[in-house]
Parts: sequence; structure tokens; C-alpha cells
Amino acid sequence: MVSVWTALEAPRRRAILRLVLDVERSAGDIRARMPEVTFGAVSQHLAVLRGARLVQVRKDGRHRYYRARPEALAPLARWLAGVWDGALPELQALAEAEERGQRRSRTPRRRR
Amino acid sequence: MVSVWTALEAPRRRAILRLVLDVERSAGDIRARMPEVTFGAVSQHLAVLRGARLVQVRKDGRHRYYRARPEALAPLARWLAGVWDGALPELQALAEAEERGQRRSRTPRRRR
DNA sequence: CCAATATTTTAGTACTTGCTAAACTAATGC
DNA sequence: GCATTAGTTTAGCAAGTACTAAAATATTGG
Repeated sequence: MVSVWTALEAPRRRAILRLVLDVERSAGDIRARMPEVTFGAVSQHLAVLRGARLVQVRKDGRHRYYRARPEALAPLARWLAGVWDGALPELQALAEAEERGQRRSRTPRRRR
Repeated sequence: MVSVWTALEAPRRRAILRLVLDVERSAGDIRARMPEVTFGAVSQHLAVLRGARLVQVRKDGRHRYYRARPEALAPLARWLAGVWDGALPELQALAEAEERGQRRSRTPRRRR
């Protein structure tokens, strides 16, 4: 069992999670999209993500398909919400800045 | 410069952040509330939090008063939002579960 | 059963972290 | 200036992490 925080602290694991967010992918597929690390490394990261219940696996023949379990992000969201409303005044200011300044930069989701 | 993720991965640092969320506190005050670690350790954690711009300091005589900068949590919130809407179907389900099941357990904020 | 494919596990290494104890740096009150 | 108080910084250590290369474990098609 590994904490959601720990699992997500590593940028590589956040990248992996994004890759399996809306699509099921095999470890090999994931690895193919991050050629800068070995297969083993990806597998290890997946194990950590699994440990935090952030991904689930579906076995199919000689493939294992990974997919995100976004519900597992709930503790993080709750923590954030908790901090958030313990700090309302500052938050207000942030919201206003957000309003004026940088648009949410909603990157269009990649296909395939 | 340290990332918000890195800063918050450590439970102790999350605890410290909560302590200075709505109140300004000196390092000594903070340390007094977590007797299981030394002063030095607290100071180091504060340095990391400062490095992630999660807290700010106000110097006053021989005291340094720390206070959270919740705006610094924005990247985290944005990341979460991004993942969130890349996973709408699953999220829907979560929202419903949340609805039925466990109430948000909004811990009443501690005084002093 | 055998070879091939897909993936995990292990051993090993370099680097980082959280902590303590102790040394150091300020600022204040006398 | 000196002792005191508040805090930071440093050296050192044990434990943990991210990675690679290589060995081990399935699963399938012939």
C-alpha cells in the first residue's frame, strides 16, 4: 500500500497516469510512448500506481491492460478542498486572479 | 525551487502547512505542536515549503512568522482538474458514490 | 513441449530524503 | 558587550527511490 501522494510525486508516474486516463493501455504501449526509460522502469512505476490503487489492470492473454482509477484521487481532492476552505480569504484572491489572468489552458486530449 | 508535489509528499510537511493555514505561527510554535521531531527538522521542512512557495515568512524581531500561501496550490488543483475532466465517466460514478456514501467529513477547524 | 512475446521481479548502483545532534547566526534585554 | 532566545545550517547516517540490465514468470501459437 502506497499513498496517493507518494505515487504522484514522481513526474514520470503522473505522465503514465495521464496516458491511461481515458484509454486502456498495455505496459508495452506505455513504454513505447516514453522511450527514455526501460520497460522495467515502466513496470515498476505501474506497480507503485497499482499500490496506490490509482490504476487497475485487466489481464487478457499475454497482455495486461492498465487504466486509471480516478476515484483514487479523491483523498487528494478532499485534502485540497479541506485546505481550500481553511484558507478562504486567500482563495478568493486566487479565484479573481484566475478570472483575469491565464485562461485555464485546457489542452485538447490526445488521441489513440 | 522545489515542486509543490515534492513539498507535499511528506506527511509532516502537509501537517505543518495545515498548522499555518489560517494562523501565522513561529517555527517554535510549530515545533511545540509536533514534539516528536526536533526544531531543526521543522526548520528544514519549512525551508522546503518555502522553496515551493507554499509558505511565506514575516520577520519580526527575533521571531519569524510563517503562513501558508494557498495560491501556491493552484498547479496541483489544475492538474487534478485536468485529470478529472479527462476521466469524466469514472468521475460521474464517484460523484454518485460520494452522494450516497460517506458525508464529506468536514473536520471542524482547530482554534488557537 | 518449444519458441516467441509480454511483462514482472531481482540485484545492483547512484542519488535523495528525513532525521538528529551540534555548530552557527541574529536580535533583544540587560 | 554578554547572556539569552529564536531560528537556520551543517555533517552524518539510515532508509528509500529511480533507474538499468538481466533473470524469471506467464501465455499463446505452432
